[in-house]
Amino acid sequence: MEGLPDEALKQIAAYFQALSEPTRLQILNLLREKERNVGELAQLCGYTSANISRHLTLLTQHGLVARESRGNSAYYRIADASVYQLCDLVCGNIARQHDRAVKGRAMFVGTGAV
Amino acid sequence: MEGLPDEALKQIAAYFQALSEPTRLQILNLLREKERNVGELAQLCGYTSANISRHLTLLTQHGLVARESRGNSAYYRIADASVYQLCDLVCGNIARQHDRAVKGRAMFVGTGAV
DNA sequence: GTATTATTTGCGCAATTAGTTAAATAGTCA
DNA sequence: TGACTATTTAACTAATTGCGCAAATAATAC
Repeated sequence: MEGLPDEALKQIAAYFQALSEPTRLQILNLLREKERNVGELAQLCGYTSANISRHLTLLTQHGLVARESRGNSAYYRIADASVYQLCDLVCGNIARQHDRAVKGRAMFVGTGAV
Repeated sequence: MEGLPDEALKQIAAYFQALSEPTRLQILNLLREKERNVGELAQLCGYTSANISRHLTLLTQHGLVARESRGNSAYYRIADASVYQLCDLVCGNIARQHDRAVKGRAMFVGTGAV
């Protein structure tokens, strides 16, 4: 990621943006177990099928999930398992961030400053 | 990332969102080389200092960069180098995605379908 | 103190986005 | 064919966001 041109930055940003929405992460999380159709995902997420369908379209466009039409349903499955690696990394970063925050506040405990 | 609660998904999404903006990625890219102050970053990015300052605040809140006040300037540096790992992973995924797209289209080359 | 420079913040605007409902499309079955 | 179900798309709303301008804040120098 040294001297990346504008266009590359845009694409990377767009990829991150696909992952920047709790509902989409929930979908990816549910698909971790097994493939599911739109209706199932909608019910599990607690949103309308229309909404979930659009999220799935976006995830498909970024190559994160794959669509397979079977009967009159559309089944989606994970297409790029490395998403979970990304999430693991992020979880680690968030955890470290929390640790730092806690340790930072610990310095003031009992001083009346907090 | 198995049975993540809603709150965790929100935090992960927020972290990805911090990385979902080309200008912020450009900032991180520039800070890869060395620390810089707000004015420098603003000039290099081609935006106002106000705008860059806000991006830096957000990046700081997520623990991605660290701020150090020196003189009457504010110097920022990378606080969590694992961002670059994330970006490398994403770059790989995008590249694979492109490969697939190219190979997919290749099937139709010369058929008049494309 | 004032002047100067750097950064941050308040405000408004334009563009984007997640969500809804309703209509359009696609597939199955009688 | 028509009825039924599942998915996608259109249209709309409310909320968010990136940006610039201008004012406020902070730090240095005189």
